[in-house]
Amino acid sequence: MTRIRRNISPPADEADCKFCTMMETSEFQVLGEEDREKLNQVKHSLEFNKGEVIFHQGEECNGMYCIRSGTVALRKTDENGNSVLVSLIHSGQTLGIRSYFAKTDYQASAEALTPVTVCHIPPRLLDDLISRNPQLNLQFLRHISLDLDEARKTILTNTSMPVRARMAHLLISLSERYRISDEKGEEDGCLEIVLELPMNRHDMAELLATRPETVARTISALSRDGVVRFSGRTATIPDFDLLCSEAEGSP
Amino acid sequence: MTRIRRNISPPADEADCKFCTMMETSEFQVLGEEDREKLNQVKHSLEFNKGEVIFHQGEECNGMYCIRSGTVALRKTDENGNSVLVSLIHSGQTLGIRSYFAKTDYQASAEALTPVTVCHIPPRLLDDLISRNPQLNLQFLRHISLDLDEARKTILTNTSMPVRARMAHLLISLSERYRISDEKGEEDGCLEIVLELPMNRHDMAELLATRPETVARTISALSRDGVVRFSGRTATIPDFDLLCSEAEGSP
DNA sequence: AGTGAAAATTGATTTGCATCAAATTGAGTG
DNA sequence: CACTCAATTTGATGCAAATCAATTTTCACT
Repeated sequence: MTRIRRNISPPADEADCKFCTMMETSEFQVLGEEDREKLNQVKHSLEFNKGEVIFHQGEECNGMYCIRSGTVALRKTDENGNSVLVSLIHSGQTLGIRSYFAKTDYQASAEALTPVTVCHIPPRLLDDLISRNPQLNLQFLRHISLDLDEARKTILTNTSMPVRARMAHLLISLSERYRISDEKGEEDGCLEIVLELPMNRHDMAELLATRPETVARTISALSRDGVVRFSGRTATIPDFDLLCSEAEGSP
Repeated sequence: MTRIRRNISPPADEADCKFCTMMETSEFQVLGEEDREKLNQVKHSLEFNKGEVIFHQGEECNGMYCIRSGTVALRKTDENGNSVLVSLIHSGQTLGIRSYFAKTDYQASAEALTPVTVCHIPPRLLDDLISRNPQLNLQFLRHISLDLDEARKTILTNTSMPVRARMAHLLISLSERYRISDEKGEEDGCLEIVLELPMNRHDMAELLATRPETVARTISALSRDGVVRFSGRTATIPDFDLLCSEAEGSP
């Protein structure tokens, strides 16, 4: 195991790629025995507390990060200080791909929304792995292509749907991953879904391309209409179909 | 030469990759002699009139298109009929990359804004070229990464800058490629720049994520303030620096 | 040149959201 | 437990842009 740059390293066996469940979901699933071992040797394991920044917009790209656990927000800021959350990135996903392949500085900051464990993969190692595994490139191409589609969808929905519908859309997209209610009873479609949102109102605003006040008002309106009940970061969806109909926008 | 699917094929030598200037600017610049010849054999050359659609959103991806001449708009539409222009694509650039690598249907329509000549490259050939040229993948990765960055920039500017600043930004970005005034006299910074815009007001609205009426009003305002004079699709920029300061948004 | 239809502009009005400001809740700390 | 500061909510108001509506301009085609 290499030395870590900051914070506490997890126990050696947890940081071993051989036992890492992410190895089967990330782009690196296509690597063979030998390259997995190489990855395991060279990578660094890092931990970040909630609110800490994994990399800053404007910094030179220094490789990729594979998220072992936690949720990361990609935040893009302009010269005037305006910012938006362009993407949420979850465990098993990879961070910093775009900058690595575009050969540009990071064009957004990556901030831990929850405690996060990542493996850092330096550019030299990536060059090496890629040169020997054409499959790996196809994985990355697919990943970035899907990201691009998501970004373009966001452009469209931000301009064509009101905040309320975008909020509904967001809740739907978070509903599997951040669900805290048990899943049994789902089949009868009646049990309410309870979510623990991974972010505060300010970040929700940046994700919906609006302001915290508008987020609060939208939450009030959805509560009043019985679509979603909020209590802090806990959201309760009594009728998922109703929420889905909200996401359609104006009929 | 293979048979074309529609419209008139250009003379054989124009459609020959050996004489195609795009061969040096597109992703395919990394191909060797042999693969260039293969590309030349298999590709189809197609022409489209202004307004014709090269591929439709929702159709199955059938390869890529390399634009030999003309300008193409990528238009994304939702279920309610709202649409935005997510990107302009110019000669020498490639179209349909995202869908090919994501292995999804086209998520936007490609429409010729001007008369367009493209070469169609079927998926089978791409698979083949890619498998033999790892360099090609890196080219595509770079291209998509830059597209992704552009899309995310658009998300930010659409929400943080007013229409007037976004319009200024658009004019700046079109100012080299669609300039019709001669370039001499540029060094003294005084000669006015004249552009021939490649689209109508409706498409400008879709590109700026606003409405045609707002585009017209913004144009009036910019004319009134002496920043840009418009006459149909011809835009005259008397002071480029002034236009740039408009693109900053609110001081 | 004349005609009709589409595109562009202008005007009047509405509205969703931002902004500014104040009150309330909530979480962390001595 | 009270205290403090930040996060959230609520309230009041303003504004940029959407919408609805009416001309005017442009341009394709006889």
